[in-house]
Amino acid sequence: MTADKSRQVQRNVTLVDIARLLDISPMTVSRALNSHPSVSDETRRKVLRKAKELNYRPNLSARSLVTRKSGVIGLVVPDISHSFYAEVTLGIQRIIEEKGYALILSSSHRDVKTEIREIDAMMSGQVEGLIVASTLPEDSCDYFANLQRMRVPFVLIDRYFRRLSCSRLTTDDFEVGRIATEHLVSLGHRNIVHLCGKGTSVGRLREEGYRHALEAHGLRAENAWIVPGNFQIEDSRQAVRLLFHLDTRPTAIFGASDYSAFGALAECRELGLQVPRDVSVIGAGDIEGSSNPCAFLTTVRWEREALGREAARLLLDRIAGPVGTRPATIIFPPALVVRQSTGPPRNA
Amino acid sequence: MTADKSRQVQRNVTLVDIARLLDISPMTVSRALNSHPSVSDETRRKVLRKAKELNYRPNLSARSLVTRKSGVIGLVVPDISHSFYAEVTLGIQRIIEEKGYALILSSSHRDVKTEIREIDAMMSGQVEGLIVASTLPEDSCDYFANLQRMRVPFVLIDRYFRRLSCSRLTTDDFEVGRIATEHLVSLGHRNIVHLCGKGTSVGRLREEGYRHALEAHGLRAENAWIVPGNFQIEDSRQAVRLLFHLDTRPTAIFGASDYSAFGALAECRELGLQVPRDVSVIGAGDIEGSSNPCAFLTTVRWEREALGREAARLLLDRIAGPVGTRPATIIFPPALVVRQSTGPPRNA
DNA sequence: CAGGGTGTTTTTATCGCTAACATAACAACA
DNA sequence: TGTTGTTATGTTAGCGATAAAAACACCCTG
Repeated sequence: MTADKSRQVQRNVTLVDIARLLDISPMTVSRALNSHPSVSDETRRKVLRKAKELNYRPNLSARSLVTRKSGVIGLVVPDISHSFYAEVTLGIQRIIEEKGYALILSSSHRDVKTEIREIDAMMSGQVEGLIVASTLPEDSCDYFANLQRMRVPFVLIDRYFRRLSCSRLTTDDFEVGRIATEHLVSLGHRNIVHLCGKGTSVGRLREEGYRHALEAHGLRAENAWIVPGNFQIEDSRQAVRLLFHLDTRPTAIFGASDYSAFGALAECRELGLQVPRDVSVIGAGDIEGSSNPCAFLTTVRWEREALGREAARLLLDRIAGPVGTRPATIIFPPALVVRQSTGPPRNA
Repeated sequence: MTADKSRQVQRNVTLVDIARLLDISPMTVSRALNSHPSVSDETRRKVLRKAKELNYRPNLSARSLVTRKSGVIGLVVPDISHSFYAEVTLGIQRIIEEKGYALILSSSHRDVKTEIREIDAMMSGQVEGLIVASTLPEDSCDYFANLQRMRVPFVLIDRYFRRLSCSRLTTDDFEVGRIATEHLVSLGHRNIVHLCGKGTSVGRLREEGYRHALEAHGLRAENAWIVPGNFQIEDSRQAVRLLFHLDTRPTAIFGASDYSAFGALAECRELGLQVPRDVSVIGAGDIEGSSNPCAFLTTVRWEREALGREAARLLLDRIAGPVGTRPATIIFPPALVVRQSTGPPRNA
């Protein structure tokens, strides 16, 4: 049948096609396209022209099969719709696109199994390195210890594991907690609630910072006033609702994240409490919702895009450099941002 | 040298390793791992056990080289740190991870060249399909027409090209403009400024909706009151600053996006104007900064995560299905969200 | 003109996996 | 008994690129 030819399946242009048309070897074409030095200018020109003419695109699967470099790095975050991670992601992209890398993104939805599944999937020869904001509980770092043993370059961001020595980029979460609490204390507050977050280093350290600030001022950190907010609006709302049924009412609330603070604000409004007249509220993170011109949440902030950029730089160094490089720790210092949700307590 | 063996480079476990150890053919191993029906239960068990024992991970580059399926889809957005795109991204991820696909993400930073470069990079056999929120000007759709000719499955989100027939998911931007303006008119406003955005279908249609709503009430759309805000806080701020030097001052402002509205709010505060007493402000998009419990921006909103989910579904259908499928258009209807930034004009 | 660079090109041999076809073993049936 | 079908496995031949080594130019030099 003469129709066979027209019926054949769509096939992409390959090196070999170019080689055949120019009557040279595929290897020469490969060299020309990769700007290898030992190709004559004339040949290179011919190849480039033909490649453009045919709209040639290299097959990256084939390339990475032999070079063992995929040109892809992986990023795993708990939730890309969280503006903190979205901004970090932007920072990462800025750097890696400069170096010609691509980014595979995955959200774990704060689920441990999903996180491990996604990382595993990425590891199947697909990524050269990983940036992870892990959801794993702080004491179960075996998984990452294993990655380390397998010589997979990775860096942790936002949170880390106490028992694991690896590269990480975070803020100083102890300081975050301390600064926020210090601010409230310095305004005159004595009864300060903390909406804490369990599981990760972030929550633990912010709580420690909170305790430290209180004790530094001779105040006791009451366990009853450290309640779980889980970094979420809804959980924090509920926690606050219960709190205001107590006899001694708090005059200030420190949310482990801005979302916790939002939950507190929402519940205060519900309870008819005015902020900051009746209750002061402070968060941490300065997410988009807090930083826009009409917001009024006092909070603690630190660099996000820069964190992403540095994470990418660090990872790329690790990928390029020798395997045994010592882990690096980069800390982004937090700073207080005073807005309208905090003020002196009523009786002060 | 007997040390040769220990010095050899780290090599991953392959199918062949498993095959050799079990003394069966690599093909059988491949079949067992891919749950192909014609493999005996016993063999399958042995293979799976050994694979687990050796911590085998398939090399996806090799697989996709032969199957011509990468299991990756690409997403290009103007800016991942914009919460609209971040939420859409989350929706996309939800669906594609269900189907075992991975997501390559890229931000064009609103730069046309970057966008084309990134799409081109993704096309190198790396992605099976694309979801794009394009930055290209509305009348230059040749690039996508070309993609279409090359049979690359793609869907457009958020914006589209008038002269290009392809699958797209957007809100009804004409309605967005109409609803917002209608709200202001119905409150009694007559002098309504529009902070417009040029270039894309989004800006054009919202402006048309604005004009339509005015004319429907016998009001004229003054060109002097349609000023460029470029969807950005800063640009909008400047535009508003100039406006309030005019003799006839506007009593309301419709920002083509929430960011425009934030710019307006910021400048109003600067000028000592109270919102909504002196000026009403309405935005569009209901981004995180507007929707948090302490925000007060009246705006127009539509589904974002759902948009992402549907975009992913549509794309996956296209990838799986026959090539010639007709383009689909999915519209997410906008709805008014009244908060505290709008009210009747002073003299009303 | 043999011998030795230098620069360019070709040859050969994978990378790890799977589609497509071939084969073997055994049961079912006329 | 020979034919056919079924099930489980093996063999062959790439996918599209590149690394490594071999081959071929050419020019220079003694």
